[in-house]
Amino acid sequence: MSSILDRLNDRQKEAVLKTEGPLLILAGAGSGKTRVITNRIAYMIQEKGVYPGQILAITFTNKAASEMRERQEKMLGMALRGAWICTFHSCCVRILRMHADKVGYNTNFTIYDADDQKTVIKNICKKFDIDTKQFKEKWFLGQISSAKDELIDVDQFERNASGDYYLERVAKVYREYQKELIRNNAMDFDDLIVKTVELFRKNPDVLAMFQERFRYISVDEYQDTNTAQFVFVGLLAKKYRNICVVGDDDQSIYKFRGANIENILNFEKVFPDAAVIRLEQNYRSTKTILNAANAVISNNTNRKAKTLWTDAEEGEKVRLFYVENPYMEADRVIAVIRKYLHDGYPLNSCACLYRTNAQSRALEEAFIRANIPYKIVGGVNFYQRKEIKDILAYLKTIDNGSDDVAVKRIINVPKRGIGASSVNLVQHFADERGISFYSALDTGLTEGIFGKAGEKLRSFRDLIEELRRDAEESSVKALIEQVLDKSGYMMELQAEQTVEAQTRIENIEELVNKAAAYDDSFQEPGRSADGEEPQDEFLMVQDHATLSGFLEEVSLIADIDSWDGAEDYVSLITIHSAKGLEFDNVFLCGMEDGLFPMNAAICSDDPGDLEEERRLAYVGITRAKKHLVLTASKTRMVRGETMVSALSRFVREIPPMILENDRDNLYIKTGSADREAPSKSASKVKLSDKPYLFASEKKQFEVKNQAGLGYGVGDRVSHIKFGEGIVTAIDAGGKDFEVTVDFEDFGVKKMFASFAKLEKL
DNA sequence: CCTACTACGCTTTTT
DNA sequence: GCGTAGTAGG
Repeated sequence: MSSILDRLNDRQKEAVLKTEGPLLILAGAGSGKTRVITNRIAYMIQEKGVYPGQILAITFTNKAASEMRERQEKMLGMALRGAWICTFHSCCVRILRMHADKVGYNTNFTIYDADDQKTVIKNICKKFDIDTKQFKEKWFLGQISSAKDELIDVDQFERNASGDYYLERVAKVYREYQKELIRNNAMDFDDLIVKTVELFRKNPDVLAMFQERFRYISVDEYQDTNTAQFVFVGLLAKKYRNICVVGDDDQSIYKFRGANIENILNFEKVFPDAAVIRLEQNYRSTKTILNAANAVISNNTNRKAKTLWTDAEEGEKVRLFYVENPYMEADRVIAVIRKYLHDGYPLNSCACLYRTNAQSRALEEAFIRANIPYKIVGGVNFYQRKEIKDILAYLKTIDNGSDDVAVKRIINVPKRGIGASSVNLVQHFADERGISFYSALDTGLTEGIFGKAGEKLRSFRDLIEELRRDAEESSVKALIEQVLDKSGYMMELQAEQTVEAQTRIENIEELVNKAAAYDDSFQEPGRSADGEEPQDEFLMVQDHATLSGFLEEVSLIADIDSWDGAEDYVSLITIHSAKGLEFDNVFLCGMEDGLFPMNAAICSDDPGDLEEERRLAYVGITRAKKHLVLTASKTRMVRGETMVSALSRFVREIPPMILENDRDNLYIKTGSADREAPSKSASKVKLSDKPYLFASEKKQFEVKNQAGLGYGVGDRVSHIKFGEGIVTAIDAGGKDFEVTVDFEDFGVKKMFASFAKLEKL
């Protein structure tokens, strides 16, 4: 017991010891909340005899969940069998996989992403003759999603809408959308929560079963929960009331997608006997950084009073660079990073945070030029890539023929002569019979009503049926390989012989690796159900690799899940995605009024919008442990036009005493003149084809042996930025080869082989 | 039915 | 300034 409480402060101890009854922990940034949750659970298991199967711990990202499980198991020195440590979404999926039949779904339902949703809405608009230029699909989806966040179902929405022309129209689309999803046996992200709540409300026996099971519940990042999630947790905790929520109202940055800060206040309403514990000692940042954060956030009026303090050293001043253009801004970042590297900091101690993904371009360019390993976290999601979505659509079709969106996506991919008219023919038949697209295809073929188009449709049907037979006995990995082979997808890509096609093939290979990892994960102990206590049997959904299991895992993955702090590169990441992470050296880029805070927030009628931006600034600042550097550019290209902007008000809210304007600081000189925007003659930097990388892609910066380089001294090579040149030397460095190249246009450069990605010509 | 061109719309943030 | 979606022409 002592080991659990030893390294905690009094407040933290109090939180750990309070295992029974409702508990609200207001945990400031860097106050060790993860540590408290982990220790609290360990304490329950070791000292209170709580059985792991009675524990439900909900986190915000998959990454946070697996990290928590890892820490927990390390601390306890054993596998946490039976405990659910997961996100809201994955938790609800697990529940629905057992009981979806009670809310009108088949338990092998698929999960729709934003693209799938848009496709459905688009079809509905077509059906209702709605002009999508006037009413955008996104607008409908936004309305529907907000309604679901608040647990407003179609009927209630309709009642509320009565009299309002626009809302009535949304109601009509909402109704049709839900109908279409049920027809496709699909749920969107919001439905996962909504349908679980519906399940609990309609089936007290099912709810009672889960209440019995999860006697100890904790929720991390509580300030980011929406109403539906709050109700979901509330229902589960109603019986035993052992619920612990941990949050920080100052770090609430997801109001735009329904997060409800009121949940923090409401917690004390729903659980009037709730104990409230404040964690205000910060263990992460220097005094200076904390002062800056406190100064900024104190401008918000709507917050729970709280003052973070620290015993840490004063630290260096916050640096500010306010320069002419984004290229200079990136150069400053690079220069300071070089200094930190020189001082002995590793690459992964540095992170560039920004408000919008678009800002990553100029930074990426500078990192390539500087030959400093970096990784963009987020951006275009791997699973949103065309080729990946195509393959997944095949898998979905094989797994669940009622997913029309998936079937239609691949019915003519690769081209097999089934065009719009054939698809319409089948769809018409499907509507007539009131059956799914694929069954219509199947039935229609048997009845021979498709005429000339029948032949091609038949070969598609036969392909899917053959793959379904394959799916019966092969692993997910093998099945994907069958799909690639039998559909001709891979052959078509290989025939293309372009760089783009090669990148796609690599992405697909990565998906195959992902599938193999999934298959293997059931071979290891800890994930399998063997040895599971009897009471768990009915709760264990997955005890072996299945196609549905894989699809589910893949559909719930977020960008941040691929971030691996142990790998050595500089992280480029949005502030939103960086929440929960910490770095010695943090660069906050694009600190300009109009960009951060965004114009929309500055101009908004709701002052709450600006406050949310300020909380975002607070989150950004508090990611820093040792050094905080702010950069801003006087000009910036926005939608092809050059905008001129003032320094962000958030920067001006930091006391000048702790701010050091480094614009003219000499140590920063890079030796090269400040750059203007690149001229037209300058070769355009070709940005990486795959800025998004899997954590598993360790090969990125690893070169096993010199032969693996593919070139040698004297060879002619090409570099992404510097163009063509001759290799003059290759030296073995610590963990990589240092290659010296004499470029035609840029002269002699030395670079790390694994990062430079030189190609032999 | 497929390919190539044009226009538009997009930039908040993500489970 | 870029990527996608829709249209027109072959």
